[in-house]
Formats: sequence, structure tokens, C-alpha cells
Amino acid sequence: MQYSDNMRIIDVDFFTRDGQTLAQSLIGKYICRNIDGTIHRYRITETECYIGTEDTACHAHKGRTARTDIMWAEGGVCYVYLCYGIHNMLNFVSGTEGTPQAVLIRGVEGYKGPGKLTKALSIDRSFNGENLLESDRIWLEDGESLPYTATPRIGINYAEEKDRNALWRFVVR
DNA sequence: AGATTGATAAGG
DNA sequence: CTTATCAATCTT
Repeated sequence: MQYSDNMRIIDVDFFTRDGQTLAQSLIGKYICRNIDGTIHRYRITETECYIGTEDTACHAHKGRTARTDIMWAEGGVCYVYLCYGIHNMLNFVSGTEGTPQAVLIRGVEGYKGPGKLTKALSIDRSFNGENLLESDRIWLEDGESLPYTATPRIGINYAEEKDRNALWRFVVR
């Protein structure tokens, strides 16, 4: 294998925790991407979590559709979708099977903004459903923990107030 | 603050 | 089929 197995996160229990916990755990971890045999590592600096059908900001709250189906899967797979017709968004599904939730990767070191980072990492919708524990083109590696703060999420003005105010965005100080 | 952009989902 | 709605981003 071309990656270092000792650093790779291959513990399914890491991903099956609830989204709030996973989102915070992901800060400081590395997204690893194999592009034509070259391995790139990017440290995660900003995440948001979207939790279940009760969260009106979460895609799952409107019910299960072809696009959002993957959110019901067991944690550890990617959910990639297109937003505003332009931007691919990278999410990691969290929780156990049957609990729709995911963590949006909003930023990595060197790239600010969820659309920019997927462009930089050449991530498109072919990554939807990709398993982070088994894939040879994208995976996670452990990293030092970083100090972060919790804030409300971005770009969800359509959601109910209780969800707009939830401190479910985590960003490195 | 405004323009842009096209997949997605809901409605006729 | 048509329409409204966006987990953004760039340019004024």
C-alpha cells in the first residue's frame, strides 16, 4: 500500500459516534487523497454537523431521497453532493446505520470554504458512498488535536431558529 | 449587496 | 414537463 497504515484511521467506532462528537474529533485530523499515485494530506480546520430528521438544516429532515439516502448508512462513508449547481460538498457520514447524520468538511489548511477544498482535492460526486476505511483514493489519518471554538452554522437561514442557533460549527482558533 | 449556476425535489 | 430552492463563491 502507498499509505502508512499505522496512521490511518481504520476504526469504524471512530465514525459511528454521533455527529457532534465526530465533527469535533475531526478537527486537526488529516484528509488524505491519492491523486494519480501522489498522496496529498490536508489538515481539517473547520467542520459542521447535520443531525437527523429533527434538524431542519439537515438534508435528511425532508425525508429519504435518492440523493440523501447515503446519510442513513453506517458512519465511515462519504456523502458528496452538488450545491448551487457549482460546488461539490464533502461530508462524512456519522452515527450508526439508520440514524441520518453527517459532518460537512467546511475547511482544511490552505483552503477556506467547502467548495474550494473539494476542487483542490479533486473530489466530485463519484466519491459519494466511498468508504473511508477501505478506499485507496481517500482516507483519514490521525493528527494532533487543535484548539477550536463552537459557533452557529453557516448558510442555513432557511432552517428553524433552534437549528440556526445550535453551536454545531467547529473552527480552529 | 448582487450575480451567478445547475442538480435536486416537488408539483401539475 | 415546469418551477423553486439551495450546507457558495466571486465580483462590484
